[in-house]
Amino acid sequence: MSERTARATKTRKRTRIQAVNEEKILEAALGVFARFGFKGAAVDQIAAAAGMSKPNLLYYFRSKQALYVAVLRRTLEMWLQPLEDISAEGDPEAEIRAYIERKVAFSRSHAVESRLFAMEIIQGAPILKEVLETRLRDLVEEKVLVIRAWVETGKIAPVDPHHLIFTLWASTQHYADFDAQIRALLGEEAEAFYLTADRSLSDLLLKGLLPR
Amino acid sequence: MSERTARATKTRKRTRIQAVNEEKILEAALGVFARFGFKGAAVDQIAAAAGMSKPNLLYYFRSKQALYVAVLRRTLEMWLQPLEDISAEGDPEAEIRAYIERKVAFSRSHAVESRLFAMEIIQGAPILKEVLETRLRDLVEEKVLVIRAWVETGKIAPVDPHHLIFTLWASTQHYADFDAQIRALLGEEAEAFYLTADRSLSDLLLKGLLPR
DNA sequence: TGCTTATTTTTCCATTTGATCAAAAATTAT
DNA sequence: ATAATTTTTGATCAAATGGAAAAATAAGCA
Repeated sequence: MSERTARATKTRKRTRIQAVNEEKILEAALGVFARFGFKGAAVDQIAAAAGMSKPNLLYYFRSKQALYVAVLRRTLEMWLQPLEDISAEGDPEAEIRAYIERKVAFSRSHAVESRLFAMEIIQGAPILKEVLETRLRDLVEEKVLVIRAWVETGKIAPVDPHHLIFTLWASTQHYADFDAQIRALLGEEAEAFYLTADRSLSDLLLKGLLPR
Repeated sequence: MSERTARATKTRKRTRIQAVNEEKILEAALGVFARFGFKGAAVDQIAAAAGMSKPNLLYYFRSKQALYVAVLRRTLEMWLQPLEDISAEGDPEAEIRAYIERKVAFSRSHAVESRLFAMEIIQGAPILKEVLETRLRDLVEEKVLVIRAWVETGKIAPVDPHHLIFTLWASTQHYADFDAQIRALLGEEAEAFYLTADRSLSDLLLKGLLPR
């Protein structure tokens, strides 16, 4: 986050133009990488989407890979946020409902980021692997303890915490990653459908399918 | 499925060599497309993985796109199977447990196919869109009716059928698509974890998180 | 066996790709 | 305004890419 990505490494201050252009590039790169993956994305294409020439883009980011890493790093931060916000103190039902709401909202407002993240993982997480094994791992272990405590105090049914976390990730993320499929199936109704997603999902996961 | 993909379109019989080579190519292409997406995959790379030269591969499949379509078509068939097998007559709990079991098993035994499918959808389903809008749509509507009937007869809790189907897809598919993430988090324990996945997931979705 | 068809390899080509560089243009500082 | 610096561009390159043509080889069958 701190090291200069542009060639202007030696100089101290970040120009306003730098900030604006880097932002435009990152935004454009996000879309292109999410749609075509790392190998499939062309620097030229990203530059065009950012409204500048290819050499100019490479003036701000040394290489295609450097750009990809920068985009991913940002995305990961956003992706982690909802999980970090789960609190051990709160009421389990409320915490889980709130988590699902945050995650579904994220899938809607940052669908492209979500898809980029998914794409990176599907490809074997070549870049993110290290962060997943350290930072995410620690975070998950922390929340596993929270869930385990909920189980042991009888506040929620006896579930494997890892399975629960993965199911939460999967079901919320799905709305972003498989958007094309959902739209193909629902057509016009897709929008209305999304509005009820978090509520439906919360109810399903909390109350289960079997009648009570 | 019926039209010859190789140049030998006019002739009738399929040579033994043809069958063997097409199979090798499709298998190799599956892996490469799943890892790099359509644009990111190189024909040369696929040919090498299939143990033959690029021109020879292009002798069997006219173009990169024709190959991609052939691989996807196959994959879709496999992907659809578990859903087709859901029966309206059976006991809902048993049907859903069986479905989850089939889908998780598929995610394990055909993880690469699952990832290819996910990759295609994330990219906006350029090739599959049409099939999704027709064949898959019909199939889903059919199963929606089944689920709705279960709800109306009080056999399962009142859930939105579409949400249920998507949640089932998401949570089962996750084990294939996000395998890299699961392994990064669980390390050695991943294998053991997978063995309990279908059971854990079934219990969670059927019984819910709240204690009964 | 010879003849036909199927398969494979060699060679080639036009584009596209990621990347570099010097010079020009624009901006900022003095 | 002038000088220093930052930003942008146009030209260019080597490598990789999808694909075509042609030539050589191997099967299959009468």
